[in-house]
Amino acid sequence: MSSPPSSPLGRPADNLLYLTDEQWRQGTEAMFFAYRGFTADPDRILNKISYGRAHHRAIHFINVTPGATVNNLLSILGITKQSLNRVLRKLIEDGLVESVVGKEDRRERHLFLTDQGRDLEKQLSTAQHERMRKAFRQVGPEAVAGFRAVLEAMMDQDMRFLYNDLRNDGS
Amino acid sequence: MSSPPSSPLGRPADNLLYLTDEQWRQGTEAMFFAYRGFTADPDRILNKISYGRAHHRAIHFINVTPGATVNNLLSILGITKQSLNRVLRKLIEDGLVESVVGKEDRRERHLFLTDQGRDLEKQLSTAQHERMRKAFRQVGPEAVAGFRAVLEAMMDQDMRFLYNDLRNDGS
DNA sequence: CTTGGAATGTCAACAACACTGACATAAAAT
DNA sequence: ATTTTATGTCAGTGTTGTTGACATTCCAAG
Repeated sequence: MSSPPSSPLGRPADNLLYLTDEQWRQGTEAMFFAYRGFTADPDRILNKISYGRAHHRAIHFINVTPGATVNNLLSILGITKQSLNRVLRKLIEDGLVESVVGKEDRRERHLFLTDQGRDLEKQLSTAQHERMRKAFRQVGPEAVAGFRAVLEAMMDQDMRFLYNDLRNDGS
Repeated sequence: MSSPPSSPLGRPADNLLYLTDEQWRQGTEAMFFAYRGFTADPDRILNKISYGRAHHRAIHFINVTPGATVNNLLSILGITKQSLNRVLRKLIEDGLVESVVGKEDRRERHLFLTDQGRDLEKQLSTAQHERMRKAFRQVGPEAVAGFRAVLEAMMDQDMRFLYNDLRNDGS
């Protein structure tokens, strides 16, 4: 093992100055394999009902920011309106999402989950959270804090702002 | 839900028993936004040369396990041989990857990066690692350890085995 | 030696999900 | 009155995944 100077006296912080190629690779591959696991459970459910990850993402963010406009959602998802529209149209057709014309600005459409939509959201998030719950319990809260800190630091700045907005005012 | 008992005396480990919906959501969204950031930099390079993420992944794993067979690569990537073959054919055509008939078992093809392939790999990994390097330095080594622990715990078991194999014997 | 099966490659068709470009409509803003 | 914004839609394209079918090569077991 080519572990960097982890002498009894070496302060841990020093190690970051000596990160090896091997350690970058570990991080990279951990992200790759973990993301696969992360999406695997909801994907199985989605597959059965002929939906994809794009539907899941739309449902998720409509759920956490009810009343968001199409433009809001576009910023969050980082895709084109044509891509989103395809997904959104189907969700509305299928009665999972409701599109409400804005009161103040009637060009806007405010998006909400229907009861049926909330049902599916619950199913999907339960499946996804179960894996995370196990992982979190297994590693303990300090590790979880580190996990979140690293992920947050890896986001693009715009996304970090969005992420924090979602956290604070929830809309 | 009022915040869980985070009294001065509350041991952190307790909090895992009281994780709120809000906290699952944070983890989920952190993964989503961070993964986007994680792939953004290499994606920009790949775009210029008309390659995609699939090419990147193939190049990455051929680089870290030189001489791996097609079947080895399939297990790691978790896709069908038809999908991999399309990507692999192009990489071989373009002179980034070399396919060598097995000495012992001549049905097998052992895959290697050419010098040109290694050049591109270096470019891509440098771009990707730069973001990770900044994030790691920003949050400190304890957080990084937590990050890796959570990701590892979130993998499917098969992937965790593969991941550890890549770490130990490198093949 | 023959036969079965494994490792690989290839062809065709298809689906999900992203993209660009172009155009239409309604309504707010100037 | 004109421009801009928010949204929707049509058409075409590209990457990456999928199935299914079939060919080749070659190891290994009967």
